[in-house]
Amino acid sequence: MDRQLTQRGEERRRQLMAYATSRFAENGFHPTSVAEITEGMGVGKGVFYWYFDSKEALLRAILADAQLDLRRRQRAALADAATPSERIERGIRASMRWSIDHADYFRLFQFAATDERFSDGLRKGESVAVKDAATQLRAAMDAGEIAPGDPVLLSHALLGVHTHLVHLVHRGVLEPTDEVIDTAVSFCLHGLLGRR
Amino acid sequence: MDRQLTQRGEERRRQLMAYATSRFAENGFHPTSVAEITEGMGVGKGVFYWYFDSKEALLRAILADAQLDLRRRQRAALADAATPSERIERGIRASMRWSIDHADYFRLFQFAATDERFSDGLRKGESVAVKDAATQLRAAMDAGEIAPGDPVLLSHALLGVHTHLVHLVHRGVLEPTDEVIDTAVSFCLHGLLGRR
DNA sequence: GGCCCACTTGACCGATCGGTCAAGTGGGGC
DNA sequence: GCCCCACTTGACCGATCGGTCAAGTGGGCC
Repeated sequence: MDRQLTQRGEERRRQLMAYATSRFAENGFHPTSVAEITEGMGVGKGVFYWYFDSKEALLRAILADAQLDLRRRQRAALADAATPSERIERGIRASMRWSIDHADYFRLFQFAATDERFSDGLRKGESVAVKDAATQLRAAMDAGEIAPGDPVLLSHALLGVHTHLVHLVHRGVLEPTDEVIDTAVSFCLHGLLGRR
Repeated sequence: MDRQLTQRGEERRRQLMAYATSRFAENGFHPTSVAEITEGMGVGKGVFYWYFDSKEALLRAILADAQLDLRRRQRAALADAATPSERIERGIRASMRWSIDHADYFRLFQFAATDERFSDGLRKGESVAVKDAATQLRAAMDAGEIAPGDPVLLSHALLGVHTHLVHLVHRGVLEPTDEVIDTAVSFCLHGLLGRR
């Protein structure tokens, strides 16, 4: 769907994505109908299909946007870090903060990971982030900052800690304080440190 | 739905749950229709509603069964462990092995966690397991085996590593070898060990 | 052999789904 | 002032959904 959009059109497209994001996050993707989205916005159903090929295409667009935003934040966080292990720590902190700040996007990621129709799209973004992290881990190993091991596997371990703790924050089990992030960072860094 | 079931009835019920488990795991819960299940089994639709109140009730029953099985395995693993940290290690290993062996159940857990209609049921089981783990962590802290910290938060960190790595095994990113489990255990134990 | 009831069948129900489309509407450029 | 085309409307489509139910069927117990 490559349409010539006016400024007003772009705005409408953004509105649709924003509203759909909140509905999908709250109700789930499958249980939320296109009619529910358009009626909730007070527009005709045709508006939806003017901007998106399908409900599936809409979610894909939302996920792509979210991934782009997350990646931006991650890259910015690494900008002025000196050592590899400092980069690792900043990466963890930035990712957790972003995920805590963007509960709706986070929930959509979680859902998308369970559905083959969408998970492939996530994989690419995830694997890029993991490769980046693995590069930092390798550098840290070479510098003797952390114990040797499979960098990719360990990157995923970091991701696992990040994902699960953020999930708890959104469930209200944990308060969204820096203490959670600090604990995660400490746990991860010591986990990487290994025996010495 | 509390029906008087004959042996044949119990068997049919088990068949339904087994077949539905594989369909839900492969296609997703919402996209899999009741008709798809009954037709796939070659039985009339009424059979389904003889044994279950609704599609939702079926998934709930499946999840409850799976949780019971997991918990059994976890408890068995802790039986002959001497120290708290040994119990922690065995708990992690048992959970990971079970999750790797039961890909379908694991996928359903992942989905259920994203849907409010089912996640509440999971919470209870999860919180019991986490409380148990936290108790072990507290004991290990008191025994000076690991660094002090919030036991519940740290239990969840362990759970996060477990979940994410198992997920990768099921995605085919990692081989289901002991190396994955060994790395997870090592990462977690050193993460708990902390500075000293 | 006959009866009971656990079990099975599949047509049927109203609701709702994702998606289409012919008929407008209205704002910006000329 | 008019025209073009981006945008909007909402009735409508066929398909499919979860769930119901009256009518059987057949195995086990007396």
